[in-house]
Amino acid sequence: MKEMYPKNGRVILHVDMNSFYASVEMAYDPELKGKPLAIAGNVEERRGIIVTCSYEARRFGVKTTMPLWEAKKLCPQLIVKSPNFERYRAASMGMFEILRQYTELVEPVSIDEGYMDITESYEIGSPIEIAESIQKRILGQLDLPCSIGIAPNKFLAKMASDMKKPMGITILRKRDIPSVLWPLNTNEMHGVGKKTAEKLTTIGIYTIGDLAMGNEVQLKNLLGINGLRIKDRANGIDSRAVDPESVTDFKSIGNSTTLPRDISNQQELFHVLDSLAETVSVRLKRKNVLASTLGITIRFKDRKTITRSKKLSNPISQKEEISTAAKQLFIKHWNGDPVRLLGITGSDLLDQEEAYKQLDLFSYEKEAKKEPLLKTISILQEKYGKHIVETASSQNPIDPDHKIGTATSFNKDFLRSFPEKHKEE
DNA sequence: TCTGGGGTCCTAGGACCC
DNA sequence: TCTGGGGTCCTAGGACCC
Repeated sequence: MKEMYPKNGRVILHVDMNSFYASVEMAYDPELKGKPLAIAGNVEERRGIIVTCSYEARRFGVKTTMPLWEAKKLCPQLIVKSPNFERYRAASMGMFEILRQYTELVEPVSIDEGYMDITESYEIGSPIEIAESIQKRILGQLDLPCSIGIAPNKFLAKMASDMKKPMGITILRKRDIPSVLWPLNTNEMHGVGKKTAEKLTTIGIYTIGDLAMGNEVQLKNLLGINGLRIKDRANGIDSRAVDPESVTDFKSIGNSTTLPRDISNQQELFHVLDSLAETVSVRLKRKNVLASTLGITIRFKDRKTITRSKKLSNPISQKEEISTAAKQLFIKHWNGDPVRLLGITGSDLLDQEEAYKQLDLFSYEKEAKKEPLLKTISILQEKYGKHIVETASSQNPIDPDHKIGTATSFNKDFLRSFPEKHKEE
């Protein structure tokens, strides 16, 4: 008998892979199964930390973000591996492919977790049958364990998937909230970290139940709109939709690195910026986007971290452009102190195709009418410099038939992206 | 022996404009 | 005499998550 699924409510799943990187390594090399395994960044360096570890390692007290040396002290036989992101990406794609066989409404939130809206999938089976089927397929086909939460919204599904690990399936209904959620401390809530939990204690809120009944004026004063949002969540209220599109619009792309030692030599630091710029450029190009804002991160010896950014007049993605902009920011803001970490981030990303269309042709036309030609050329150079292959003046026209060409000659791809009517002008 | 690297979202102040 | 209020953009920092 098929159950009909609530006419008035949604059914959301949160699928969360268990100790993902470690599990992928074990699937890849079954010899590792049953052994304490940790994936750590910077394995060769002293600054390595644990990124993920197997349940066997956790039994020794090894935890995520723990410095590597400390983990080894707790568990001398710990097997340590460097992360292999290609491997994890491949496993991740396999997992999401499986999820999409149940519904198109799959929203990846990170490499190892995602939400599904199965409200309309009742013909496939009940929510619990669907969850069991997903879990079995991911284990059977990819040899990877996961936990799944089933609930009427994202927040509850997320909290639920966290309750049984590994290989758990947990249903969290609205009516279970007072007995299951409310006794927990606020910092166990997704979205409430150490700082927020500390602030909450100043107004006498310790548990999720306290928060659910918290005074809204106090919460608003203490935490801004986030105060009201977490109160809603504590009451099981969360109307966010599962949005499969959200993966495609990234807001920023960056690369940072902790240096093997603290460095104060500018040449060396510039060299690091060059290689960061290279990575950022490659990633921007791979996603076909241009950055309109470029930022750098500098972390000093004492871990004090500053960010400095600059909105650019021309969106960029070339390594040289990124490197130049980053070095300018660095020179302008670096006080000479030894540097521990450097990062470059491109943000305000524009789709490469869109970017051209969004260039403000209108303003160019207005300027062109009231400004002398030479001025126009300099405006064009400033605005569209990277797309211009040749420039000329009225004394030295390249292409007298083209009004735009009188001033400049654009590269062909750029011209093609103009709307039809502008081409003819 | 001291704490990675990838992100998102929110806040707040100043500049600037109307 | 002495200066409003709203909106947007830009920048910096902080909290949080995986």
